[in-house]
Amino acid sequence: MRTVPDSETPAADGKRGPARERPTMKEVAALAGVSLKTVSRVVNEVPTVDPALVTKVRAAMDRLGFRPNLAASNLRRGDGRTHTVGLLVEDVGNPFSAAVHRAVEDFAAQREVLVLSSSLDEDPERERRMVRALVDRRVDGLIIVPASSDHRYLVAEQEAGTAVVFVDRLPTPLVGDAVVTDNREASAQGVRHLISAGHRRIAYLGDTESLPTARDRYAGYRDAIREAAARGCVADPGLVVQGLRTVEAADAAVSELLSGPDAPTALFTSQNLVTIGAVQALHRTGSQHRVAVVGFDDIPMAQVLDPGVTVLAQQASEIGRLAAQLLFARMAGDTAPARAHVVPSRLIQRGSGEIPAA
Amino acid sequence: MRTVPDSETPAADGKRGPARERPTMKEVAALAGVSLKTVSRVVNEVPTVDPALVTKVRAAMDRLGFRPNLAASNLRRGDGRTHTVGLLVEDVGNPFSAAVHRAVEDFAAQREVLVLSSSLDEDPERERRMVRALVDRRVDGLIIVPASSDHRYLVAEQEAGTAVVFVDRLPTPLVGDAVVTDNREASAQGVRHLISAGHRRIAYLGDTESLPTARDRYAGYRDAIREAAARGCVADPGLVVQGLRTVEAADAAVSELLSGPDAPTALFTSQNLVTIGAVQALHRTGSQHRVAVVGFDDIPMAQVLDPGVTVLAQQASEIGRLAAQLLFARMAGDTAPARAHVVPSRLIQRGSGEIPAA
DNA sequence: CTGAAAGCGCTTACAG
DNA sequence: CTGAAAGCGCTTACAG
Repeated sequence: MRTVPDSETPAADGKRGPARERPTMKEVAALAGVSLKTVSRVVNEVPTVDPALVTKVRAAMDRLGFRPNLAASNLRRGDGRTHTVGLLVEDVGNPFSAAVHRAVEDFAAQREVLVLSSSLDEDPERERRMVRALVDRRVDGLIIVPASSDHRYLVAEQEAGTAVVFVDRLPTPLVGDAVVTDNREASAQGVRHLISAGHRRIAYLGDTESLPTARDRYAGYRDAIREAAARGCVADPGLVVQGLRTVEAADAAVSELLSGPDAPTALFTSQNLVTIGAVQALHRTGSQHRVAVVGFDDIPMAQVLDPGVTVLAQQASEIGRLAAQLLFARMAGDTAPARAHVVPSRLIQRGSGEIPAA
Repeated sequence: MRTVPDSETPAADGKRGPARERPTMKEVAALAGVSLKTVSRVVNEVPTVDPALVTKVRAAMDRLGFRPNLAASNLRRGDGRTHTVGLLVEDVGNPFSAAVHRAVEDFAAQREVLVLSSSLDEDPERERRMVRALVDRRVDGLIIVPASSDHRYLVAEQEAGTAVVFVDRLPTPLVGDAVVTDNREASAQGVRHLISAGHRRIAYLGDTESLPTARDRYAGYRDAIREAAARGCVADPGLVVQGLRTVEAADAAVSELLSGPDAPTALFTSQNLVTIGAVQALHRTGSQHRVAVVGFDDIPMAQVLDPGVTVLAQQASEIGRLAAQLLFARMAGDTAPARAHVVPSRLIQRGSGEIPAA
């Protein structure tokens, strides 16, 4: 009995240090006593392999803990699909992005495709860098919530075979399919809802005007106010506050509006942080049962608050699902002209939007 | 002048149909009039290349829209890093998972590493399938919120060089580093907080007992109650309701508890859906200013509600950041024994937990 | 039904 | 400073 290791079995033991490398098909083949090609057939479940060999190969794979290297197989394989798609959102941590992400993942997972995601934080430069990082990994397709305002750089990627679908905002120019919310129409609907409850002095509390979605929502507000001019609706610039990006800013803006001389009797808020800030201000000043609110974007706990908060809820899951569906259709060869798809928001009445004008 | 295309420049034009393939280094080399190897040097920014050649190669790359194939370079490259890590969470759409995800992404992005994520929905079988899918893509490391209860199958992956870190729950056995919340200690702290406000009949409303985290939180509740037995704290089984998984179930359980004979004066709720349901029941029955609540997990709008909801907030971002830090240390060669790291939760007093006993 | 050769897009190791 | 050869782990195309 020898106590010193010898070198009769060169590849059998951890010669290269503690972490032994991943076994290759070649090693599996050697252990099973077949050719590399037969192992490849077993891995790819080619049905014409002798069952006895299949058993031997399977045993060798299990013994070595073999896992095929997908990247290596794709290199020579005809279609070259990585079975991975990229998803660029504003922030994987925020509820809208997270809901879109989950819907995309569900659609992809059913097709054995994984999702490589990244947050852009509204940074156009980061959008370009991440697209490049994803292309270098050869994702089969790309879903992007745009942060930049010029998407011509993506045309080359599409021509090279990477499908691209945009979400939440239209690309400029329209270089690919897009799935967006009905920002303008839904906002108008929300404001009309307040008008029909008798309100005539309706404030608009909105996000930065530089965001296209914010502009569309403001346009919808003005549409509804203008329509009701004959019924006495006031287009008072003093009722419009934009550039609100935080709960605190919205809270302060509402407090100031309500303490002023010609205070509004109703508020239309353009996104969820603004809605939360507005609701907070109303509760703090005890005016939550007197001043009506309709918000764009659903907010958590909206039905637990008293009154419940009436909102236009974007259908984030449906947006994500549709985007994924369009992407996979493109990946499968669909070459129809690019178009924008609008997913309607839903008005959810919970109380705050149904408070009548005093 | 010829009007019919000829074949003098074989690779110059779209011969293979509408979608032209991605250019390779070979094609760039041909266009630039240098060898493949020189293009490789330029791509990898090797400093010793003649500046004139660099310029020519760069021009050829831009003209063809060349993008290196990361998978192909990794194949021969020594370290074989894909610069991609896998993240398996309960549901990318839920707030805890999303916050962990964002923290992991931030840590990874600084190191030019992307995140491939997937939701497990508490399905052990899905955990195994997704680990396999990620290993097949040769991720450099793996962060897992376990859904299964036996993690020995991961030892082979670790030996093959894939770093693994667990989050939120300990692996069984402890086959890798783990980052968990102080479930038991924080729960005890929350219940002690209610006891110090004078409460003696404190209900426990909890999730399914089969979840280890739920068990730990219940243990913390019992610890605190037992400690205060001398001060008259009651360990009444009638005050304990477990198996609550939805807002509705928690709401119903609280309604029933409050309408019973020996109703509690305070509630300890073990996770956010249960807390939301409890708060909803209290508001509906008008007892929100009378019955105290402390919840485990922060809930949205907690400071907007009246009273604000006192909670033990898990530090999801810190958990994600630490998990990523540990993972990258392992990927860099750290071979210290695996250990569990506990991230403390923070007690946030907002009003509901400070209501004194009647 | 099985296997030896060539090749995918790139890097390493080695000459010049 | 530059390039021709061999090789990464696998598949394709072709013989047997």
